[in-house]
Amino acid sequence: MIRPGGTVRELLNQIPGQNATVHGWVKTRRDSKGIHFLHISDGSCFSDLQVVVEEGIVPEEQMRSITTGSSVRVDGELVESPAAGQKVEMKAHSIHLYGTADPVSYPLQKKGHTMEFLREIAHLRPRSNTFGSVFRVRNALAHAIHTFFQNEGFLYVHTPILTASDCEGAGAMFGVTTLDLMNLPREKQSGKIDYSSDFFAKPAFLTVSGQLEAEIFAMAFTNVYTFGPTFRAENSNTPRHLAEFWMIEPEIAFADLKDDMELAERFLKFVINEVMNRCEDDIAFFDKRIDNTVLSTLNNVVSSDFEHVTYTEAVNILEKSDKDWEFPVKWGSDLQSEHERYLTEDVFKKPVIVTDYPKEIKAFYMRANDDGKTVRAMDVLAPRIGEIIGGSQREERLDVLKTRLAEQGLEESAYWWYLDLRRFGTVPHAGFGLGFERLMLYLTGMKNIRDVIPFPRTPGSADF
RNA sequence: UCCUCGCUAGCUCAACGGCAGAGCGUUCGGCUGUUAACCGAAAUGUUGGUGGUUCGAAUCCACCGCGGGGAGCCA
Repeated sequence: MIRPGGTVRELLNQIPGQNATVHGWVKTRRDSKGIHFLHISDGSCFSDLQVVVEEGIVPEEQMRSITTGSSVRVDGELVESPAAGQKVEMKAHSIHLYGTADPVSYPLQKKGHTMEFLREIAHLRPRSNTFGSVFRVRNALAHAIHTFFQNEGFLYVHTPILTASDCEGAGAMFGVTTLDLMNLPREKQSGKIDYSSDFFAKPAFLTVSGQLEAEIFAMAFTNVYTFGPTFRAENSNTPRHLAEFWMIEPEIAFADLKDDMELAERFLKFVINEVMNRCEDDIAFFDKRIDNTVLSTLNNVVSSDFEHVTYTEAVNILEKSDKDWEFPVKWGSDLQSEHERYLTEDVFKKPVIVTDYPKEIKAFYMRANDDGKTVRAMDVLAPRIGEIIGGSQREERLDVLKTRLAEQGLEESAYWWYLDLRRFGTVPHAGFGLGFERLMLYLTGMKNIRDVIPFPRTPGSADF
């Protein structure tokens, strides 16, 4: 394996004049009279290491088979580069060719490719500049998220991925079964599927949210967070939806919506700042080649205070605007994409937190306000991608929660343990959910969520 | 799921009822301590699939498949 010190990132920071070895894949190759230039990438950083191969070092026949995509080990000397473009380069003493990459059939040649094409070769796209940067940022962002919560004393809780409770209520779920689909057992009288012989002896699903279980842990460990895969079986075909995605869900006890909003803002600023510091080259690349508003947007988020408006205020703003809405603005209906984007992109030009939505359009567990009409919900809206965070203060009062369940036609018995939390030592608490890939879109300027996750799963598509 | 646009060389696109084209990539040659190099030449096609209209279909029509954008659902 390549041990610390041997990566391209570290070699590029070495003082010239010493021998070194580099392992990696050839990204480009250029030939001059009596000299070859190889750019070697091992994924450790945005920059490649330029290897200079003088004539006679390697047999010309072997040199010809060292093409874009081939894998090599180069032993040589790190030297100061006489040309512009890099400070340090490697003068090759010998090259070992691990594997060739036939230039006629290797699809990832040195040219511009569309994201759609690269998505079709998801097994090779990590070697491209763009996806190298995407997945380094993804790694740094995941780490920053843990760093933030660990620094703040939050407990990382692993909520279940398989769940037999269909009460999560956040959308269509994938069923999980070991029953023979060609020969399903049926109940004699009703003809319904008999789940008693299924693995869990009842219908089971992939989780759509860890929130309810996170609340259990918040009622013991005070501040907790989840960070794991989430599944939605919705037939959503948009650049913002995946069937499998990663979600971050903090849950904080002894806290209200104000604390929740403050946490969300501090969280976003911290992780953006971390990634900007750690992946400076990658972010610079996104700003230059993918979306030239990335840097200014991120700087704007880190340095500005988020705007706060209530749902009612937002509706007033929208009603007063002279925009022609495709969907009418009306108190009581949910804000449409066009409304959210107008608020965050045109009116405030920075992230906006909208709070206190009508209770009819929000989930049963959100805390009821005294006005009897609204609940303590919050959505964080960000320019370009819309809703990035959805959260709320949770209803901690047993009687009110029971009423809300009934209003929404939900069965109390299915929520017995959730209600128990309100029976035994209930406290005000709050939390939010954040789509990891949505945040990735924000950080990278990438346009399609399928291009910020290694292997996207969407309706009709689960390749690789 | 709905609306809309698209599917032609490895990739990105042109040709819009009458001989299948270009750029990039690739290959070969030239030039050059090169940097998304440059100059010259060459190879590469069942025009997404199945039917239909027509003397003749990449082009028009129908259905299917796949992809982009917008909407809904949502994170």
